[in-house]
Amino acid sequence: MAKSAARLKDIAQQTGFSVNTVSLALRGSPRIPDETRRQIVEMADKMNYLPNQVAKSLVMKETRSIGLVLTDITNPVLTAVAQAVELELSRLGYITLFATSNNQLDLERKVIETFRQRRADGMLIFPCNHRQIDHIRKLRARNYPVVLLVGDPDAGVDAVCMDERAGAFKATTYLIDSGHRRIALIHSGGENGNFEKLDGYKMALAAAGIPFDPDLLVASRGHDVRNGFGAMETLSGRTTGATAVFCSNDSLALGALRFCTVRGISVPRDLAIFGFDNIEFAEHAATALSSVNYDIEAITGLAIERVISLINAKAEWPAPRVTLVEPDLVIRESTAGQWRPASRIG
Amino acid sequence: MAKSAARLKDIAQQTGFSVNTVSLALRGSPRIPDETRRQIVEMADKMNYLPNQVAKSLVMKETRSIGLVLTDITNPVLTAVAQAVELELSRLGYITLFATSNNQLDLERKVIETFRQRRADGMLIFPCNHRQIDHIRKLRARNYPVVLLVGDPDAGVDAVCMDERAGAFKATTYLIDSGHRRIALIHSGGENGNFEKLDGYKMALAAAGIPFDPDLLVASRGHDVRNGFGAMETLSGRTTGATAVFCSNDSLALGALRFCTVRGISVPRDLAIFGFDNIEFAEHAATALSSVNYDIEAITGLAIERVISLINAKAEWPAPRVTLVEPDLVIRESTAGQWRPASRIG
DNA sequence: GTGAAAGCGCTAACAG
DNA sequence: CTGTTAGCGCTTTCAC
Repeated sequence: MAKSAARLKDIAQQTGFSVNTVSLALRGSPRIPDETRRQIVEMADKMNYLPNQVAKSLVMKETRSIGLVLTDITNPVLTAVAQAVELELSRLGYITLFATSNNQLDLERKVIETFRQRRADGMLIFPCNHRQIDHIRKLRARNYPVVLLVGDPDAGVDAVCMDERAGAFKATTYLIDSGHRRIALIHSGGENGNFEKLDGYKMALAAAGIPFDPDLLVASRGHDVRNGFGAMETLSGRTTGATAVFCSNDSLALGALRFCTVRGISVPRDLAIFGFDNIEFAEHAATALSSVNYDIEAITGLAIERVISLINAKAEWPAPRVTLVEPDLVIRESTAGQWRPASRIG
Repeated sequence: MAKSAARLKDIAQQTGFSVNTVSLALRGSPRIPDETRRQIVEMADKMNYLPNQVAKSLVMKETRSIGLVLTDITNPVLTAVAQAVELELSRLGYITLFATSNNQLDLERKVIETFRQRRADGMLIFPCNHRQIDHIRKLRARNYPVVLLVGDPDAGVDAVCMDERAGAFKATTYLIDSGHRRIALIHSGGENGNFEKLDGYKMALAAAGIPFDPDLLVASRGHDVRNGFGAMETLSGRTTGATAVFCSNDSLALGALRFCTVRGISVPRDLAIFGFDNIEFAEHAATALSSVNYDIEAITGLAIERVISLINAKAEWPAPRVTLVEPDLVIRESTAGQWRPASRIG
């Protein structure tokens, strides 16, 4: 720890005032006359005084810190979320505590506990499993301010998130409207109980009277570029007649795109590709990727607003509220044009 | 803040022991007999006791938290660093405090101050300007454990970082050895005084007896894909006869690659492209990108080791030590083969 | 074996 | 206007 930690007491001794007066002066209390304050501030500067937030937190019973629990910060969306959250919270005078659960429920539990020990004033959480959130529900029950960044409307916990079901529905419907009938879905997250995108996909098919074909569904274990490539290999081995593929995130879509490049499949002529999240590289891919836009600013902004309002709520603890932000589609080259039958894949 | 924050005192009252005994029992002191401990632990569980780290930090004079100051977390390398640091620190029982300076010196100063107020036990810092680190040097002078993640050997502050100069030298030399004589450099960071890569590039040219041509240097303001595209536009307007382009990071290289795709310039046939950092998308780009590998695990591992050894150093405060990790090249399609004169660009 | 008392650095209530 | 006192929840002597 640092060497010369000047304390209020030291300033008090040097200036001859009491600790209390020094404290008030430094915090700009109107009760302290200007001349007194001047002396004190001057001495504080000279002694390089920095208030001890730890001591302050102990007495104030607030740390002005908020925990952010991510599943995996290398996911570009989560990275951007982390950035946006940190930026906005620091603007509001909060520090951000980060942790990643690495998609493991027990780790998620552990980091939440760590944050509680450190008395984070509240938490923003991407639960690794959308269905298993009892431990989070319990936090809420103890009046701990917590806001989920994914979640379904009847989770019983506050949440602000993208309406993934609606996004998947929109994207699939767009492909259908473009003339596609055989639309594959490369889906990751199923093993974690995250079925929103799959649901949206099925709903869109149903709405268009297209039967759901399990052969068109590839469940990917991971969600990075490599997995997308692998999923396309799987798919192309199945003779499905797919003319379009909808990927549950952009990294998968980029992997699918790369597969097409390698195999000489022309996108979008032979195969249309639709991504999800609209990460930066989606726009700048070899073939610019159509994607479902994740409005990070909007979502993080609302989530922060909510968690802070919970922190400031005294007695009147409000009922849980789930805010779904409906995403827009971003259409680019990878799905350009109307579909003309000439499938190359499967 | 949470409702029912059970304290040692509460457990003491319920069990009839003193606060002290409870504290010792919960921390597994051998001075407490098993039966006593059993009772206390049981009650603690029942009351859902969670130790208050804030109070503990105040008396222990250590917070078991380490600050990580990044310039910009959306930079994929920094994201990966953040991930690696958080993972390793949590393994060691530390929490990671994040902040981004957004490449602004005054913001950097501010976040460092914030971390000090919060009594972070130490800090890892990517300074936004490699040359202006007086404020950091001052920290060190006050025996504050701080390790830079970039920096030159004579900064007077501990540092663990990639040897960017050596990396740039290697990459440029590789291009020269492949037959290139007109090698452009798309360089970002110059305005922040970060000249290591430029230096390495020049050294390699000099070593091969190739004169440095300022026309081949494009200074990019930003470092994302868009800037790489723009830099290529600039370059192609200059009639330089470049046959290869070395980019100071992979996003720029990806932008350059996209420019080539759009303009029908074949990579590597018409133009070789070399990136820097070896981010995930470099490998999976339309044309897989050659790059200078940033060994994140190694660098963050050593940096953490160093900062923790500084934290644990009592009286014998060691002299600053700078560790340069020499990077390897990763050669992929974008620089494949020997150069055959047929420039298309400029 | 266990408890009482002091103190970490700060804020807040209350005197004067 | 300023100082005194108490206390935040914990650890650490030091008695008993």
